[in-house]
Formats: sequence, C-alpha cells, structure tokens
Amino acid sequence: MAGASIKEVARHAGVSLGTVSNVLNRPDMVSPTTRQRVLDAIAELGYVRNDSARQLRAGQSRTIAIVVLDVANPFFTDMVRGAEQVVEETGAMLIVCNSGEDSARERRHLELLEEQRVRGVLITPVGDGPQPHLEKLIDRDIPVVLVDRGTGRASRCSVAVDDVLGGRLAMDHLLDQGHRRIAYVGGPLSIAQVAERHAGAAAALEDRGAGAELRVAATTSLTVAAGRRAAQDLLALPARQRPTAVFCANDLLALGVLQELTARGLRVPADIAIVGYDDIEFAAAAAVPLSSVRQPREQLGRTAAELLLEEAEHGVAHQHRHVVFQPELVVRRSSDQVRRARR
Amino acid sequence: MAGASIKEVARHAGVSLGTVSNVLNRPDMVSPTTRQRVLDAIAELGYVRNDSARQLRAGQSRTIAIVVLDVANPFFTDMVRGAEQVVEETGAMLIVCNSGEDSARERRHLELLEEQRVRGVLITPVGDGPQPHLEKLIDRDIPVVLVDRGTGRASRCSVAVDDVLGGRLAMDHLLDQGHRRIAYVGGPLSIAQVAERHAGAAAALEDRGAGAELRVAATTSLTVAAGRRAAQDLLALPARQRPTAVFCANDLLALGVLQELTARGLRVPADIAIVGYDDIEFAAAAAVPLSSVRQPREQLGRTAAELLLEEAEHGVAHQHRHVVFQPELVVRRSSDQVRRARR
DNA sequence: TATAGCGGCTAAAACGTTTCATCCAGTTGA
DNA sequence: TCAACTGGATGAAACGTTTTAGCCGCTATA
Repeated sequence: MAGASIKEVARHAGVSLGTVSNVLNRPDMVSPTTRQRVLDAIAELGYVRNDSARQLRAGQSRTIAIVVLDVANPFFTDMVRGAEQVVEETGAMLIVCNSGEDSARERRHLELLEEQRVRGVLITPVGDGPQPHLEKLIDRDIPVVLVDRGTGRASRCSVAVDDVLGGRLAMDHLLDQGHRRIAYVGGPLSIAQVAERHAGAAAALEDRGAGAELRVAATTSLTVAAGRRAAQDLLALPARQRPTAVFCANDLLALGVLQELTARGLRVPADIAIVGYDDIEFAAAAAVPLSSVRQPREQLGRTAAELLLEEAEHGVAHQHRHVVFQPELVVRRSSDQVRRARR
Repeated sequence: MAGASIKEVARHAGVSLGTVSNVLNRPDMVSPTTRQRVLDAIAELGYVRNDSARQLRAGQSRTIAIVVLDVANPFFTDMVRGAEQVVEETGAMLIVCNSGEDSARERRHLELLEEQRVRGVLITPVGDGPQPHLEKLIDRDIPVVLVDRGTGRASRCSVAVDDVLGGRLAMDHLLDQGHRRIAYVGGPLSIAQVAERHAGAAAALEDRGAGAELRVAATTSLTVAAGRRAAQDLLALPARQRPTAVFCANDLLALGVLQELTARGLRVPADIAIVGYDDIEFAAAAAVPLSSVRQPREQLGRTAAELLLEEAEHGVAHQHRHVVFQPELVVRRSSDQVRRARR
C-alpha cells in the first residue's frame, strides 16, 4: 500500500501507463468509464504522486521560496503571510527559509534551493555587496525578487519601502520635539536597511539640524537582546554626552532599549525618547507604546509574490519592475512630549 | 551554462558517468588526478546537482517539514528556531509551513509534503479528532512527531508541555490572589492546547475554589485581534458578572485583552488581572508586563527534531517516545496584587 | 607461473513521471 | 465505397541521478 506507482495503478485498472497520467493531468481527454476505473484503482492502492519524478520530467518545481533575515521577527512573518496569500492561490507551495542574518546560512539555503530547481525565490539578502549566489540563480533563469530592498540592478525585480525617507521622518520628528543629542541604534551596517535608515536620519540632520548631533550605537544584530546591550552602552556615556532620544533600526531593538532603560529607572520619553521602525503589532502594546515608522508589511510580501509569479510565467518577455512603497510615521507615547506632560 | 547535467560533465572530463557520481558522493574512491579533472569540469560548466533526480533515485528527500498553527506567533517561531538548530547540523533542510489554524490548509500542506516524499514532519495539528492525513503519512513510513501536543497514540513520537498543569498553575495563582470571578479566554476548543489549559484551570477550581466560578469566553482564533474582541464581550457583561481576572490561552490573546481593557480605561491588574500563556518575548515588554505560563519554546523544537531524526535513521527499530516538559508560572505586574498596591 | 585480491574505472539498469508519435475503430463527407 | 477525420487509447522515450555488476591491469602470495 505504501508506495504504489503509476505503473501499478495502470496494471490494476487494466489500462496503459499514459492513460493514468492523462487521468491525473487532463481528465477530460479520457472517457468517463475508464477514468472512473483509474480513479478507483488510485483510491484502492492509495496512490500518491511522486513529485520528484514529476519535477525531474518538468525540469522545474512548483515551489517558491522566501528567505528572510529573521523568522522570529514579526515584521518578516507578516511579510511571509502576505506572500503566502498570493502563492497559495496558484496551487504552488511557499517554503520559508531563515538566514538568521548569517550570510553563510543564506548561501547554503540558496544552494539547496538551486538544487531543488525552485520556481522562484523571494529574498531579503543579508549583505549589501555583490551577490554571487543570486546572480547564479538568475543565470539559471530562476526568477529572484528582492524584498524590502531596493536595487539599481536591472536584472531582477524588487519591492521595497523607502528607507531613506523613513529615516528622515523619524529624525525630523525627533528634531521637531526639540532633541539635539540623538543616537541611532542599529547594525550591522552591512545590512542595507540599517544603512539607509541611518542615511535618511543623517540627511535630515544635515538639512536642518544646526547644532544637533547624531551618534551611532552599533549593534551586531536586530534583536531585543541587542537593543538592551545598546542601551547599556548609551547609559555608560558621561551624562552630558548621553542622548535625549534614540532612533532604532527596527522595533525589536527599540523594545530592547525600552526594557533596559525602564529597568535602569529612566523614564521614556521624559528622560529619553524612542522611535522604532516597522510598526510591528507589538509596538503599540509595549510598556510605553512605541512610536514607529510603519511599513506595509503584508503588502510587501503580496506584491513581491505577484512580481515573482509574473516573471515565472512570462519568462523572457517579463519586464523587471521596482516597486517602492512610502513609509509612514506613527507617533505614540514613547516620543510624544505633549503626552509626556499630561502623564 | 545553465543546466549542465552529470552526463555533460562526464563527457567534458573524458570519464564515465558513474565516476562523476563517485566524485560527488564518495570522493576517496576515485584517484586524485581524475577527481581533479572532474571537479574542474564541474566548475567550468557550472554544474549543479539536480535534487529531483537524486530523490527519485533515493526514494526520499533530505527535507524535513514543520507545520505550525500560526507563523506570526512568536511561540511557534521560537520553536522553529530550535528545530532549525538540530536539523541543519545534519545537512538537511527544514521547511516551514503555516496551517494558520485552518484544517483545510493543513491537509493541503500534508498532501504536498507527501508528494514530495519528505523525510519527516514535525506538526502541531489543528484539530483534536482523528487525523487521517497524519495516519496516511505514517502508513507511508514517513515519521511524524507531534509538537506541543501530547498523545496516547503509540504510533508516533510526541513532545509536549503539560498543559493541564499549566492551566492549574495559572488558576491556582489567581485564586491565591483572591479572585473569585475568573474568565478563561481562548478558542476554538477543538485546539487541544486550548482545551487542556482550560481543563487544568477547571480542575484547580474544582479542587479548592469553593464559591469561585470560571466563565469561558470563547474566541475563534489565538490572535491579538481575537483577544480584543473577547475583552469587549467581557466588558459588555453586567457589572456583577464581570470577572476580576482573565486567564488567556496564549499571550497574543492576553496582549489583545490588555490593549482593549486599557483603551476602555480599566486598570490592570487593579480592575482586572491577566495571566497569559507561552511567555513569549513580548510578554515581559508589554504595557503592563504580563504574567504568563512559560514553556521551553526552543527546547520543544530541538527535542522534536531530535526524535524525528532518530526515527528517520533507525526506522522500524525505533521506539516511539513521548516527552513532556513542565511549564512554569512567571508572575509579573499584570496579576500581582502586591505591586498593584505599591503602584 | 598461476591465482587471488585490489584499486580504479565503465556500462547499464532503475527510480516514476510526462509527452509525443502512433495506432485503432468508428464516423463523416463526398 | 473510399478517404479523411476523430476520440480514445497505447508504447516508448526522456528527464538526471545512484547503484550494482563487471572489467582491466597490476601487485602480492604461494
């Protein structure tokens, strides 16, 4: 029972091998009576298609992969859910791979995906430099869509949110609130999003921040724990260098900073204001509700998946596109001086 | 360049097909000089193994799947990370599938996984009843390990946390704090964890809760949004029926309840106390730090993966095991009457 | 000197599909 | 009555691996 092949089904139903295949793939090309005989045989033998053989013949799988930086970061899981919606409508399967911000793991995953001849890859790449493994996929005509990551490259589609603008929004807001010593918490800078959000903040400062300064507190990853450590570093500074506001590269960091500051007895935003990035669901529910730069998380995943499917379908005729969404600042208590007064 | 097969590599290196295969799979069986010739050819042609063909021949893939109830729930992503650690050490690949608490999607995923002849499946099943698709996998000798879900069945391994005990811990704590009208927020009850946590709470009440009552506020899913709706329902009750404490089936619900109560101007824990379940990272960082029943999230994933690999390796010789971890109550401000007084 | 053993390699079969060229028996049209 | 077509089925080839049996030339042993 376990492991009947198409051949045994054929024998059992007294028909040829090709006929069984037809029943499976274009049922209306076979007469109702034989079709039924075949279906009965299938049911009786508990036959299940062997996808390896199918793929081998087809040269391609019906699987699409999404490679994210951190599967435990709600920003990415929301993105995954968006992509899922689109992919599953087509009967394909979305598999989720986690690079964990580790470029060796990323490479390993891409190698395996290439061996599997996946139909396409959605990826938020770890590094910012040249991406030989991605190029290799593209050489093989496996469509690649960069997610949450713009690109000048004409060789692939991309879906991104304007991170420079996001950085500007956050910085402008903090400057508006009267802050003059501001820290940017994030890292590693090799992650493009981290660098661009910083660039935006720096540009805003440049434009109008006479007398203001932006210090970088580098982290090694984008997690709550890293945020806590960064906060410790900031608190170790001499009082007159200590920032009055912190802009974090993502919400996990911001939550970590918030936890550590609170644990050390500082008040947010009275002593130090915080702005995060992503606006994950938990930002609004934090001990002090977190101001954050909102990204259209599910939309990002949906759009990326749509571009990928389009490319997979149209092949060479496909025109690469670069979709850029606008972020939006959501001000909550963690950076709101007015409410602070009211508190 | 895109799509060289082993055959072309062989021709290019002037050697037979089997030799190339040997270079790939048991390099020391082939002499250094030919080995190098083959490796050169591989590099030059950009050859990449075709996993479909490999699997077809092997009859099995090197992929392990984990099917979770909600990929956006940090509890599950932590579990996934635990499983990843173990699986990747073996060179296999872990693919993450999301059933979204939807049994049709779960079935669809299992069908696809079966077609792919995955080496094994880690799953937190949606329903509690008989599980025909799981049985089907097992009939096919595909190992299945139930995660976060105990079972009496002898036909598979399982890894779980004692949910009845967890429910007891939460309820005992609330009773200790003097609460007498308590609500259990969770659902659907067809999810075993939901039912067992409730059972534990009910048992605790039975044991010692003279004069106390436990009302069930059923939800349709285990999300923040569902928690908010449940809180609205509770607030719609006449004042004298309104509970003074809420025990939630997971932390997402608890955060939702917390948000809604706060938005409606109620104080936590003064007006209503809350205890959650899972102790996800965000529980401690919530507006009011959340008491929660802690589960060993990553450990759960690691152990499950280890059991699965063991079964996959030893085949029939394998003895099914059922590992049960103990949960632990973490009391924070959301249910702490002492701190409430101090506040 | 015959024999056995061995390292290194080859040739061919097998895995389970899908597809393509054929074939066959009816039916239609002239 | 014959040719042309048609719907429904068949048989075989092909996809790219891995594995197994076997071959060949060499060395060590008796």
